[in-house]
Formats: sequence, C-alpha cells, structure tokens
Amino acid sequence: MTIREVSERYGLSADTLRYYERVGLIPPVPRNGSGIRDYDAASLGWVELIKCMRSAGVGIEALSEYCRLFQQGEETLEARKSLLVEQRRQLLERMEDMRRSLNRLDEKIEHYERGLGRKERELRGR
Amino acid sequence: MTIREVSERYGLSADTLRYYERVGLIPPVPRNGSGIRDYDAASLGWVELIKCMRSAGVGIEALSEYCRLFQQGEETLEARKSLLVEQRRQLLERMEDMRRSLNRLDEKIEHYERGLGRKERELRGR
DNA sequence: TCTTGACTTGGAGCCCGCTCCAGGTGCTAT
DNA sequence: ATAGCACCTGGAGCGGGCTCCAAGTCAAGA
Repeated sequence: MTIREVSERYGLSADTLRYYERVGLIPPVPRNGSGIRDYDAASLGWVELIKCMRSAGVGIEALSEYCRLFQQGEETLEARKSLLVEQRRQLLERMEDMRRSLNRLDEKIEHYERGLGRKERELRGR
Repeated sequence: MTIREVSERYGLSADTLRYYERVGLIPPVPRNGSGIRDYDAASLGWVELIKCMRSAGVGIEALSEYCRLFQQGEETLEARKSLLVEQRRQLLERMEDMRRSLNRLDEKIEHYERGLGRKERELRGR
C-alpha cells in the first residue's frame, strides 16, 4: 500500500506519515525496489494505533519510546506495560479536567439560556 | 491581590497571568497608583475560569473572543452563548477521542498483563 | 541617599507537532 | 528520448502557548 493510499485511508497527510516514521512512532516501513514505501499490515496497525493515541493527546515522546521498546523484543514487555499504565493515568487526568470544564460550560450555557429567555419575554412586553 | 498571590493561589506563573491579560483572555486587571496589578474578585473569577478552560484544551483564540464579547455588553449575549455551545461540542468530540484511546490502552495493558503472567509461570516451571 | 526587591513593559526565544519546500530519483506514457 | 507524475530526503518554516529576559519604575528599609 502506498503512502498516498494510507494517507487517504487514515486522514493523515503523507508528510505526517513520513514524520511519524522519522521520529520513530512507527517502525521502518518496508520499501519496494525503488525505495518507495509499501505499507504492510503491521505498518498499518501502527499507523492506526498512533493516530488513535495522538488524537487523544498522547505525546510524541511517549509513543516513540513505546515503539523503540517494542522493537527491542521480549525483554521490554514490563517496561512497555508500565509506559502504557502511565499514559493511561495521564489520560484519565486530562479527561477529569475536561469533565470539569464541560460542567462549567453547561452551567454557563444554561445561564445564557435563562438570560436570553427573560430578555425575549421582556421584548414581547413581559 | 498582587500578581504573585494570584500566581500562587492558582498555580499559574506571573508570566502566564500577564500573558493571558495581554492577549485578552482576561479583561484589564485594575492597577494601584504605581501601575501595579491589584486583582479584584472579578479578575480572580476570570483567572479561575480561564485556568479551567485552558486545562481542558479550549484554545486561546476562542477564550479571547469570549472575553471580548463579554466586554461589549448585552448585545453579545447570543454570540457568547453560541461560542460556548461550539466549544462544548468540540470538547465532547475530544473526550470521545480520549475514551477510544483509553479503551485501546486498557486492552493493551490487559494483554501485557496476561503475557507477563504466562512468562512468570513458565519461569517457575509452569 | 542608596540598595533591595517586587513589580512593570515589549520583545525575543523555546518546545511541540506538524507542514512545506527544494532538489533529486525513478516509473509510465507518448 | 522526453515529459509528467508520484515518490524520496533533509531541512527550513510555522502556529500555538507559553517562558524568559533586559531595562526601567517604584516603595520600603538601612
């Protein structure tokens, strides 16, 4: 699968896909005889995983470390797991911040709704 | 209340507080005779709101627009409300991305736990 | 009066995460 | 042969969001 096809399938630009590979979020993608990337199932799996994690704000640094550990094999199972656990913890923290923010927004929106409703009634002469 | 006190109370650096004011996330803070900021209750309210929204990833642009509208008075009630509604929508979207990512992390962590358990049992000679 | 220290400003610098570009290679179609 | 196109690389550039800095002002204390 060419970089263009992968780009279209996942909605990531070709530049971004190359960038992810360059900085090690994705292990080296297989190449054909002319040096052109030919994504296989494993590479697609990585792309999908990274897209998911990035969309949730997981940092480049953590993801490239995970990928690095993965490529080192069995020795790193424990380290990979604790990296994931830590990222999970941070994710929950961010979700909690967002939950709080969502509540504030809901309160404010309701407040504006009440205010606007009152104003409308006034304009209609009570 | 001085900038230092506000900084300590909310865990934002004095530089960040000045920056927020500069780019209009917070309306101008009252000053004493020597031009030094003296935060009043209203300013503290803004600081708290902005801290909350920023921690959830709401962008500077949207927040400064909200603040700008607020300072223009009653005319902008409707515009402010729809701005908030739009930010709420984006927030929910991001939370959904995070939920998906959290599931993936949980699956992976469980996978590693199973793998590591098996390995341990093998080391002990099954 | 002179130092000390917290504050002021405007602007430069920095990190993250892309995004764009120039210059080059190689397949395909004419 | 030549044009066109998709791809390659290394590196520069960019937007967001701070963070740091130099140079200046003011108030209080020795």
